Amino acid sequence: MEAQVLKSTVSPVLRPAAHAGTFKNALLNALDAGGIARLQLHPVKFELGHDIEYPERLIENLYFIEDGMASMTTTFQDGSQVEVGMFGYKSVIGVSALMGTKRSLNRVYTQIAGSGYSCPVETARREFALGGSFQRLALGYVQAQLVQVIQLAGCNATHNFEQRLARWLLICADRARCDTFKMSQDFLSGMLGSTRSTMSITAAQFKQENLIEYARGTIHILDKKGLEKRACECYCVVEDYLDNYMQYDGGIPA
Amino acid sequence: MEAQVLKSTVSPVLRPAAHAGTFKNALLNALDAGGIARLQLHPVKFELGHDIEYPERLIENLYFIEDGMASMTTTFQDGSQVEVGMFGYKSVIGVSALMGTKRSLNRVYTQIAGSGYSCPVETARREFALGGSFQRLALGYVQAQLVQVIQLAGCNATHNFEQRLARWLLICADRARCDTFKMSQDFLSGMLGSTRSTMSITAAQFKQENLIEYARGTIHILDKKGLEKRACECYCVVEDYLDNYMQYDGGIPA
DNA sequence: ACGCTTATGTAAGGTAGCCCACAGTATCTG
DNA sequence: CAGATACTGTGGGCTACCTTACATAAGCGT
Repeated sequence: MEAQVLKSTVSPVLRPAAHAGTFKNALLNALDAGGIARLQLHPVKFELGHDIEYPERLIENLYFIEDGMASMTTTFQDGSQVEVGMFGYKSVIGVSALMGTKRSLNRVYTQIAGSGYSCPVETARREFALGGSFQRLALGYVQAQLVQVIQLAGCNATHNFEQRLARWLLICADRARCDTFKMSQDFLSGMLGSTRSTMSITAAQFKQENLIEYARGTIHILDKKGLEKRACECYCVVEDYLDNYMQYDGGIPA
Repeated sequence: MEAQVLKSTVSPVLRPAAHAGTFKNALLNALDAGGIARLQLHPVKFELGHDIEYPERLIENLYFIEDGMASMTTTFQDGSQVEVGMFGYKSVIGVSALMGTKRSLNRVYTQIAGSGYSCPVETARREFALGGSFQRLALGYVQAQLVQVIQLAGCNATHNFEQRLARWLLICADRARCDTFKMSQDFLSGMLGSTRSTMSITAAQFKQENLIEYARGTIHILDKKGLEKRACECYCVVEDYLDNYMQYDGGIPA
């Protein structure tokens, strides 16, 4: 079965390749077989740089990432963009459509190419309305997204560039289950709301301490433990929540 | 009918004073009479400084503010707190309990004393499960909260202290429908992730331009239009969304 | 009235990070 | 292979902001 490439306009209805319990996406994996069947999942590829959501554009599908990573950004009036969220195999993109929003407010686009599944918004709405495990999982993920952005808002107000860069690298590696990614310093500094010259200096420090290595648009993480020491606590807070929120019947540990 | 003071432990079941369509709280006001009746609303007073939610503590009630303002903060390991959200008469506090979370992750506490209604979590969960207008309103508000925090995360990464202070003052005035509030410079600078000395200088500038006046822990806004010019766009983005999200069947304008 | 606490003004010194500019080099393109 | 483009290093000047410290004054309790 061919995976649908996101950029194509044709979208024949295909059955998902995997069955309940065999998905790489954590949410799909936690869903029962009936829910999987009803969602009409559809394999997709996420190509580097592709816009999954775009401001003002209708949200037509939910996306479940299996491999790769996507960023959500806010665009300011002067055109600058700052990252406000990261999606990976523990995420579902487009849940705001389930909260009554029709058009996206932020840009979401592929940072690390990969693949996953799509699901038509209307199908997802119907499944959500059933009030079963899909609703529970979707709401749990919304809460997880909220926790992440809240922590990020505090982090951006408080922590310095070095801490935030280390945090970003670690979260990116976790989301994409991958220690190497194509990403120029220029680009990444912008995501963090900073500048290339600041980035260059900090990256050089990390490189000199063998925490990372990089060359012409490719970053490779060498020492996660070392980076954790340089990162702010926000990394642990976010990752701990994401790792655990599904294990406790949708709540955090008692 | 006596309003229940939040700090009391006794909470006799009382009927709300107002009926559907007569509430000052925007969400309650949008709810149908049946929903209002089923929610078992209970008048409460919010006393200055009172903790409405606290990290790790069970969320027992949802709160609908009618007057006053509450802040949500993140607490870092070093004990410092930064504001990550503001609640007022267009808000409901505790929706994360509807998303499957049992215990609060952040502190939410009264910044400007006021009053409102409480609703037991289990009652709210039952009403939510009905899938009617309460569910629609609650989900819409979750989305609104997400929009706000997302904007804040970007704002904190990009905009300078002066812009953010002006934004904060304007949003506070909107949330509380009130241009005067008790709040020391020291305290407010901390909320914004900055320091008192920075705050003192910026506040003096605003004062000199007759945008605000203040004395010993009381701030008074004199010129909103003037402050808007000093604030970043984040103020408008957030307020526009809050003002409009309920008018379009839960979605943003088509 | 007296001291205590709290709120604010102010100032010096230090630093992180911004802006700008230029240089070197790797990759890509025709 | 020549030129164009993209990625990174580096340096200088500048500013916002932090840290610390001290001074003043208003409110508060006794």
